[in-house]
Amino acid sequence: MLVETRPVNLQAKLFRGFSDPSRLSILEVLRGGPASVSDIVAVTGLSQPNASNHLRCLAECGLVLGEQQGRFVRYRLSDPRIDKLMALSDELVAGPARLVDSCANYGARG
Amino acid sequence: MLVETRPVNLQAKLFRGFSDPSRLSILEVLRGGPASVSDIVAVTGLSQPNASNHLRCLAECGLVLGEQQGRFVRYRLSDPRIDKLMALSDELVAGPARLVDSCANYGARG
DNA sequence: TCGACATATCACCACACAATGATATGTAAC
DNA sequence: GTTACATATCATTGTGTGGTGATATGTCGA
Repeated sequence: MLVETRPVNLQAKLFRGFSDPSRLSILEVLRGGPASVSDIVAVTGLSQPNASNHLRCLAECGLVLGEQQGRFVRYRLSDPRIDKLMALSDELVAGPARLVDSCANYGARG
Repeated sequence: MLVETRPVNLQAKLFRGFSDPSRLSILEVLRGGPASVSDIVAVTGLSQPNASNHLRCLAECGLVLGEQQGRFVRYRLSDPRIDKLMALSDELVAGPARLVDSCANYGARG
């Protein structure tokens, strides 16, 4: 853990954007097209503040973009490669060579 | 956060494998070819128990495979798509449309 | 300006998990 | 068996961060 600007740290932050089920649910919604916070809340079942927090996180990480439209904010994926990356991970998780069967926590002390 | 077996949870776990700088460093080493724990320790500067813990995590997540060879254990990436996924994230982080500039923590208050 | 709605921020709690140092297991040479 | 080396596990600590409920900001219509 040396400095903050090592590429490996930036990449870790990028992946952290994807490493939470709530954020993944949001990203899945946005893969289907732009959506407002209330849309996302309705589909995912997340609480409004929770969704808003995760959206801020995703926006700060550069994964999503938000644009005010009237009283709504329309969020969308910032880059088509995000969809590509998620599709690739879909393959890894669900594909023929299935990974992540039992993935215990790092600190599993059992 | 409903059940454990929702695909979104599996995917979150997969990405969690990538979301730590230490694990990313290890994976970067393994992208260059198989390596033993001591190799990884030498290159990354991680402590031996720490490297071993992360390797266990990566192995349990299915991202790496370890094979005993004499007194050493030779670790390698379990699937070429892992390299592909990392290359894609390299692009996202370092490419022309650079992401993750400032990505603060989810819980940043302030 | 006021009320209604959409979104963002705040303060707090609880837990996950990364790092460390010590120690245990395992493997090979003597 | 015993020593030396390679790796794995243990126990502990500290911090990051996800969730919630309350509240603030912002936007529009009347």
